[in-house]
Amino acid sequence: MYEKKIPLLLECGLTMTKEVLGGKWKTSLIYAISEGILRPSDLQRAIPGSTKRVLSQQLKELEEFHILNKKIYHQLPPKVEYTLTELGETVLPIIKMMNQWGEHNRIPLETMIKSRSESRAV
Amino acid sequence: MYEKKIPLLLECGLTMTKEVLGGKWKTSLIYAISEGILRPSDLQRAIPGSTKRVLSQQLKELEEFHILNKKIYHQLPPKVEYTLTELGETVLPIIKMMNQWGEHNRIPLETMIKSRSESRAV
DNA sequence: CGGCATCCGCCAAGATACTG
DNA sequence: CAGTATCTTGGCGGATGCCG
Repeated sequence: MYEKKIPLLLECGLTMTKEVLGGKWKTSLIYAISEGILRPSDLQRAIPGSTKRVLSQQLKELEEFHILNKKIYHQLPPKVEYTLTELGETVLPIIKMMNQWGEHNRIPLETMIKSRSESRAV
Repeated sequence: MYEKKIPLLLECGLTMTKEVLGGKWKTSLIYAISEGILRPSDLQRAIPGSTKRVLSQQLKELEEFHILNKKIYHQLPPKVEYTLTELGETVLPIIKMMNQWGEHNRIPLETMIKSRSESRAV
């Protein structure tokens, strides 16, 4: 057994996870769906600042990653519901942790983010 | 107390965390530093595909968020070491989870990512 | 309502080169 | 070795409109 001097190649797992959760609203979508908001239109309402197109697109991507199931009700008006797959359930802990961490450090973080954007504004 | 009908406003925590871990290499940087790779040049070697400029910039941002401490040795050639702050230690669990999740699901994910990029190539 | 096509602006990140 | 300035680029996401 050699001692790894530098390589580490930590990339693998981290990079793939970021690939899956990378989009702007992906984590919010997963979280919202886990909370029972299943329909695209409701999701858009629940995620202020998001647009239909991007949400739709990211839902599609999450479906391709088998994070989400898509159930189509063939009726008029059409109705669609997304639910977490088993794989999707396994990412939830990560997202909840991210949310908790953000909540928990809200005050200091807000201040830092604010001062950063101000200094950039100059 | 009103029942929230739709809002949820889950944004807060999640959004801030993504703000902090958002850059392309931020999570890798934090992870590598937690593993004892502290110097910029070593970090760049440890993270294949990264460039000096972006790494440097993201280290700076993480420092501004008080995720990292920067220690400068005034000598020639110059030497700099980054270490995790207490706040930085608290994000580590998230990153480790992301890494583990990615590792654990490597096989299926790789296949999906591959097929996705192929279909896009058309 | 849900999905997709199109067009476009912007910004994060690549490439390169220079200072201390 | 570490950091920054400059220029360029690619692709993500915003806006809008149409169709089933």
